[in-house]
Amino acid sequence: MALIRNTKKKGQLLGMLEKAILEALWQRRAGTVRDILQIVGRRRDLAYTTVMTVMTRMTEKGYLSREELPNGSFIYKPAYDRDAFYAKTSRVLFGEILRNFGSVAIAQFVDVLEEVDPRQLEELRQKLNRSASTADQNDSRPVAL
Amino acid sequence: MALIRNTKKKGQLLGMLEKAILEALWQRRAGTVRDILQIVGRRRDLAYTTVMTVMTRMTEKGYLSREELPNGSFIYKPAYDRDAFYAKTSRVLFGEILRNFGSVAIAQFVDVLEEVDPRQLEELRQKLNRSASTADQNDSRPVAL
DNA sequence: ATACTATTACTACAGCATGTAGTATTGCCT
DNA sequence: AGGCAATACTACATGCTGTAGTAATAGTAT
Repeated sequence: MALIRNTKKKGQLLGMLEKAILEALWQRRAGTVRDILQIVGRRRDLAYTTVMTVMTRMTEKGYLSREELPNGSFIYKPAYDRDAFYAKTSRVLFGEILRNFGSVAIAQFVDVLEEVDPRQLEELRQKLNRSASTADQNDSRPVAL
Repeated sequence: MALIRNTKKKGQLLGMLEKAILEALWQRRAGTVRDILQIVGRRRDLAYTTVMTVMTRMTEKGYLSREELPNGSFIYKPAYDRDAFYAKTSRVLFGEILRNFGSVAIAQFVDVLEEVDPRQLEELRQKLNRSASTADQNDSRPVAL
């Protein structure tokens, strides 16, 4: 089954290698190309320049930042910490889904969550009830379509 | 900000033209290439063969089905109705998000929903409470698709 | 200082998806 | 039979990611 693509903005999707690099950087907080190659290339045969190319691109795309060392090489860092990235990405995706698929999507969310991690259901329930107590003036909702 | 791509399976994303074609077919329930061209090509200058090519590809990819008419041309239909498609797509996406981003994602969901369509919060709350009260009965109706 | 080594910058290409469309073929309808 | 319409096939541009070679450069060890 297919997802609807967000064709407007380019470079919206992270590939697997890019993702692996990000994860490695989050794990180490920072690292040189060689550091990352050591992690990412552990079970794969990757050329140094491959990792370097991708890291350079990711820097251009804004996922990484880098700092030049006295010796002319670079230390890379993730531009966002893991949670910020996850949160932002989730928001974007949820927004897409909800805007595109509306209530049909909402109906699925609970099911999927139940499948993936049932314990989180309770947490979600609590979060919802918390937000209910502060925003219950919405109770006068107009007739739904 | 970027999304994590699901590189495993190919052909996972629908382009804008593909999406427009699907929407047109849902709107009409069925149609020939020409029918769809008339809708999709209304504000764009599209060649007949462009639409045909894409519709053929979508058939191969399983998004559309088609039936040969006595005169040798084809009638296309969406392989899934809109709700089923939306539901399935939502499930896949939610699954991806939850598996990749875990609780960070869940924390965002309510916020986004509140932004996008606050009225749906109540619906979600109810669904959650329903699933709480019936959790032990394991009422797992198969989902369409 | 010089040769070695590590690092970067630049370039390139394959693979894949999507958008786009031309050409050739086929087959009905008049 | 001739023409119109639809399909099949082929092709190409663009964009993204993965992959890596080569050239340039600068630090390091002797």
